[in-house]
Amino acid sequence: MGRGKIEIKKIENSTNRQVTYSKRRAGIMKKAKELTVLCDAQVSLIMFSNTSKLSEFNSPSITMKETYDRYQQITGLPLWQSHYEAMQENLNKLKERNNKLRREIRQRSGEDDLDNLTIEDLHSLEQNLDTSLKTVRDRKYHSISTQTDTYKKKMKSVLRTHNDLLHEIARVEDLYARGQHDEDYQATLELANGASHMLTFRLQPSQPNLHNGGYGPDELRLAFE
Amino acid sequence: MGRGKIEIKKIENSTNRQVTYSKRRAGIMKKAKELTVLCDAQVSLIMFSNTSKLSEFNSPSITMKETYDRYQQITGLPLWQSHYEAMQENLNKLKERNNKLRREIRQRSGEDDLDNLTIEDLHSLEQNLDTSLKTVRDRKYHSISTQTDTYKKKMKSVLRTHNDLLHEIARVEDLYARGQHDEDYQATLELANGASHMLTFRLQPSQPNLHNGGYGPDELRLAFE
DNA sequence: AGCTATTTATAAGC
DNA sequence: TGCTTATAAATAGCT
Repeated sequence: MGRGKIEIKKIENSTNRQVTYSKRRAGIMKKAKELTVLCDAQVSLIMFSNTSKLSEFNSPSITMKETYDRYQQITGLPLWQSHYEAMQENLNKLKERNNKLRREIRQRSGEDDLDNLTIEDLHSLEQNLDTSLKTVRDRKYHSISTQTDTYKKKMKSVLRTHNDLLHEIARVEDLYARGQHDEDYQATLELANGASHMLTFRLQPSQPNLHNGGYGPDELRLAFE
Repeated sequence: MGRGKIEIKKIENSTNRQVTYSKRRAGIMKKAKELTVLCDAQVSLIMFSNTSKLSEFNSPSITMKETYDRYQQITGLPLWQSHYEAMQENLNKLKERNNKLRREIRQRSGEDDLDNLTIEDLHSLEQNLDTSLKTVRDRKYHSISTQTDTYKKKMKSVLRTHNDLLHEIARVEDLYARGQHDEDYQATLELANGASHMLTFRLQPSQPNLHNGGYGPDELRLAFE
């Protein structure tokens, strides 16, 4: 149909080929539309030009995916289904693994029914739990001990500072008693008196031991049970 | 193009519509082929008739899926991608959950690093493990006790049967000693003698206690540790 | 499914 | 690309 008949084989002239593609593409699109309307059919037409340009026609009210799904349903062919199924399989494996893990935890917690375990299984589980318990207990004691040490050191430091302060105050009071009324000493004394009262009040329960410079470990133990 | 011009709207006459579909389907297929050859293009054409009959054309050396993938690549549209992504997300969630479960097991087993647990956590874990250990231990004892009982009962039954047999043999031997030579008794005697030897040999280690009808529990205890 | 009058599509040219 | 036109192709209506 045209000024001359053409042979159906690749058009070698690139420009000519491009022109023919445009014209025939429009033609086939029109045909697709007409088929859709006239015969109440569903048509999906995808074209990639020589230069990878995409053109498509889809019958109204149907998406690409629906067409492909329908295609798969009718032909039974996989298309993308293989991907999908592989993932599904993966998912199921993970779920199963997950359930096993949960079950193991329940068993280790004694929450799960233990009836289906043999005596050997129970024995092994028991020893396993026993070992774990020891590990955790050791770890706990170690942690408590570490923390207690930290508190001891802090306490020691505070007490040392306090002792130093008391000595300083005693020294200043001594100077005052000897009648030295230098202004600087006076100021220091007032400050020291204030601090002395405050510290005395705050640390009263520990005072009996304050001057012997030592303290028993019992007084500093931090208990957790 | 035809004897008369037609309006592009659904053909109401069903037969007519079917005929037109066939003719035009052939036409559009031909056009698709021509486009493929003339312009070196890739064409994918899917048609579902009014009656859901599938027809398709694909340019040579390209599959449905390739067209589909290429379509997605160019348009960037999701199509089945949404499914895919939802599954992927699900998969990742499961993996994460899985890892948490494994970690919990490791912690319960003392295999995992316990340094990042607070003393409170350790304490709670310890009590939890202690309870679990008690549960499992109880269960083990219960299981052992049940199984031991079963063996005891079986043993009792075997011993009772054995005793009965010995008595029967003794009775038959007694009859024989009194000189009663009835043929039936003779046969029974031979059988009994054979059995007697066999049983005596088999159960020899237990014989000393066989006639006192009792047995200490020590002899039947089945130990597992 | 064939036929054919007629409509449509389009090759070539601008 | 777009328009024009001569001509090839497609096909509607009929059998």
